[in-house]
Amino acid sequence: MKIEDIQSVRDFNRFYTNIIGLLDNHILDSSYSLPEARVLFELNRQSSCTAREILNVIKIDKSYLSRMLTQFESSGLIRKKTSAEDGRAVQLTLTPKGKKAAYELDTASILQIKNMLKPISDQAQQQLLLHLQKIKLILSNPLT
Amino acid sequence: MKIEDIQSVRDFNRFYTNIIGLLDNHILDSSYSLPEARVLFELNRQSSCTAREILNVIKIDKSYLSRMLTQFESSGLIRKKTSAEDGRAVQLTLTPKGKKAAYELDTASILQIKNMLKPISDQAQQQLLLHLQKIKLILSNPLT
DNA sequence: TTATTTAGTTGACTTTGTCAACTAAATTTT
DNA sequence: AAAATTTAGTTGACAAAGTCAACTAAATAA
Repeated sequence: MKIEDIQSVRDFNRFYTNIIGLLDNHILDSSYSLPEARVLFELNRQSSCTAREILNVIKIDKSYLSRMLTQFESSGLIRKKTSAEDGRAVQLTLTPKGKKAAYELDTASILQIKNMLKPISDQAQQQLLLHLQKIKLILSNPLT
Repeated sequence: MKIEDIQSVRDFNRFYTNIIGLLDNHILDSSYSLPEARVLFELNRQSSCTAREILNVIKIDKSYLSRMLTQFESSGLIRKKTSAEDGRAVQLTLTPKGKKAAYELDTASILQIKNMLKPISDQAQQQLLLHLQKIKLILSNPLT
């Protein structure tokens, strides 16, 4: 492992952080903040989940999330219901309004990626996808 | 461009954002915040630069940066000096203390990357680097 | 059954980031 | 060259994001 290799990883990280930052900022033009969007996105993946499950995926402060969920409820995006199995936990489900919001965020995000890929030739796009997949694979299963 | 392709880009972005987030959080254990660390890093790349040059690279609010630089000065990390060529601009240079701080952040960051790469076989590491480079290339020169 | 852990909430913050209005120097327009 | 515009940076006044510690109540372990 040479020092230049480390530097090129760092360089890539800077580069990619910028790209993602640009994408995120555009989505932020919507009425939801980035953390709100992330949580809505997670709520939309699971049909019903608890705050804990969201925390396991997103890694934000639980008090922060708690307040966010309270606000989501009062603005009619989710419903909260004490879990039948675990009296401490709260089951969270998107209302139709919440689903609509999640759907719109999703659409905006897809559009962003589309725009990002638009100037790239089909061939290069396929290459890109391959590289992304490989990277994820290497980083998630380091032992191969 | 199929919808699954878009989804796999999004999936990669989520994945990689998490990784970078973890790295950043570790560096944040130092006495500097993430934005402070970024600015120190930039100051360290150029031997002397203006606030504007930093803004071109980092894209944060100028008032935010201005305050940060004031604070850097009063804590002895940088020196500010009105530019000879442009009376509006301020030349920023790291003091020895500032260089030391930048150096320590750099070291911490390098260590983080090292740890991230450690569990990966040499061969896979080389693959990884290749993929990162290719991605950067495709995204920065879309027309090839 | 007492002790510990876990899910979530609440209060009281700090940090991070934004917006608009401003000064002063530089540049462009007329 | 004088007036108008742009650019670099600062400041005030906030809003958003995120953190920390103390708490309740349910679940689990000793």
